[in-house]
Amino acid sequence: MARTRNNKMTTIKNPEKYVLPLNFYRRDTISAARALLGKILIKKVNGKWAGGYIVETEAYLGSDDPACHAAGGKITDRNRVMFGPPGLSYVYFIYGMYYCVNVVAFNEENERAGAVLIRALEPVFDIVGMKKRRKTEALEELTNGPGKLCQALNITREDNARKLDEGNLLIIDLPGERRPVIESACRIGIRRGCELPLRFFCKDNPFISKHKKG
DNA sequence: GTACCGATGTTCT
DNA sequence: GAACATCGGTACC
Repeated sequence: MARTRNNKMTTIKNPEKYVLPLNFYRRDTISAARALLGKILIKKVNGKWAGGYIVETEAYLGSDDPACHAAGGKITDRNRVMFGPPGLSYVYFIYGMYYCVNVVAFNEENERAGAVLIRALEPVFDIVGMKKRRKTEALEELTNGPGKLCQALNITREDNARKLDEGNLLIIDLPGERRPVIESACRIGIRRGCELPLRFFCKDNPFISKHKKG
């Protein structure tokens, strides 16, 4: 079975009840990147919860990772949240028109500054709204890329540095979900730090991002 | 299917 | 200036 989804819910009433505690993210970044697969990212947009299952992530390891925005350990206005406590969102603007959303992970002594990039979702909640915001009717094109899923969920710079266990942007874990089979490969779209397999995704899931090489 | 290419604004050198 | 954790389009095989 390729898909992560294991129930027939299309709306969700009290997601706060199922949020992952911020302690969940207090682990090394690779472990967090793997553990987030099969969890659900949602945002409340126009009164409705939109989102779906996380099916692809990438680990950015912090100060020692040349591809990480925290490389070198220098704190800037953009990367500041990565040096704070785990469980907060890190949203940045890229290529002049897109946003990408990360989750800040393990952060020993505020030095390592790791984060997990959410690269793709399996769309489940508020499909109608996501189609409208993405300007397409194709289900498989709604959230199969980091820029696309932010557009579908209306994630912008206003969602930066938010705690993911409260508010309008949440990561939840519904009871009774099966554990996905995880595969790994090299990260996408970066020039430095391509050696290690730090991209993780659900095996055979049809909503993985498109890319040239893996 | 693969291969470029332009859009567009912020960040960094 | 150049690079950028992207995407949608066009051209061609």
